[in-house]
Amino acid sequence: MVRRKSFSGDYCPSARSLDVIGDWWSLLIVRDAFDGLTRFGEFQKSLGIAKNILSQRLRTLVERGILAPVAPADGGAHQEYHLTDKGRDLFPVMVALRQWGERYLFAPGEVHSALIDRETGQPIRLDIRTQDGKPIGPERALIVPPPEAKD
Amino acid sequence: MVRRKSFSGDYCPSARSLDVIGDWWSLLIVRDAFDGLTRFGEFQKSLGIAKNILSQRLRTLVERGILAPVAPADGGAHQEYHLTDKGRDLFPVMVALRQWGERYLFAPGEVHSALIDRETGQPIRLDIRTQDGKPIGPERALIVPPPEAKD
DNA sequence: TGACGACGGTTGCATTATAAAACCAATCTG
DNA sequence: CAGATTGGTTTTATAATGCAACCGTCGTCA
Repeated sequence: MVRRKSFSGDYCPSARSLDVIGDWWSLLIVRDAFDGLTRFGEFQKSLGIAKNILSQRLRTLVERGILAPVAPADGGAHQEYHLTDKGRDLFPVMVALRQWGERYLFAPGEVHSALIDRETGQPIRLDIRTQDGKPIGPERALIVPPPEAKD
Repeated sequence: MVRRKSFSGDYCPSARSLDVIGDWWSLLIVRDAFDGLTRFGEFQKSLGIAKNILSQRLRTLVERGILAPVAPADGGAHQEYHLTDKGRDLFPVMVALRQWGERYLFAPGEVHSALIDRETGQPIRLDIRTQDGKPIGPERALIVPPPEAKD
């Protein structure tokens, strides 16, 4: 592949985000972390990912501040990987992906896991609003480049 | 790579979504499509993507119903690629990625493009709520597997 | 009308990322 | 203390990516 292209210098925040978490596995690992998994073996079993790839991904996720290596509470010798605040803030991305997938990638009546509020049991949704709380659709959105640069 | 792993049979909607749009370029192309780009050459220039890869990505995005090939309004001979409804519904994913990137991937004071409501000029945000509209954080979210299956 | 360039790709080739499997040291378990 | 489990690292293969060269079809302009 002669070096994968990087967008770390791009002025579009979406592009930079994809640069950081846009590869095949990272978001799946993050999803499992949201689901409470913390250990190497747990991720490996859940995802069926090759161990070398998992090892490398965990390393870069730690480097990038999305996961943090912590010692287990029970004093064990193994390593645990926990979401940082930065990682936890990926939650809306996960929800958005999930919502889209639920809508378009499942046959009618096909079962899938669901996301609910653990206190009220209600389904969780996410929507787009202007700063003052008015919901809007994509057609009203406009990307404006920064003053002195191309997006 | 001996065949990239697929999650099309997974019961987690996020996993299926990533299976469909989780590769390096697809979401970038979709982002550009949101930005109004429609032609092969426009995508190519904007992304700096290799032409063979772009060609292949456009094809799979069309196959998957995210883009649709349409004849240009001016009667020209070239092909245009427009977002379908399915593609347009990826908007929340884009906004989520953007919001995260703005927060974590830019130095303080560094300029970036912004997303605004084209009618009021207000910045656009997205947030997570229960079905009855109460905003909540990730800590209250719970993934529940479908009745008869493992997630 | 005919040469020329732009557009929209496709084809080969070099290189890298990924997957599978084997291997290994350190723990944990019985 | 023996054996299994955990958490990885090599090694080796194959597929995905990027680059550059090539090609047919239009539009254009002399």
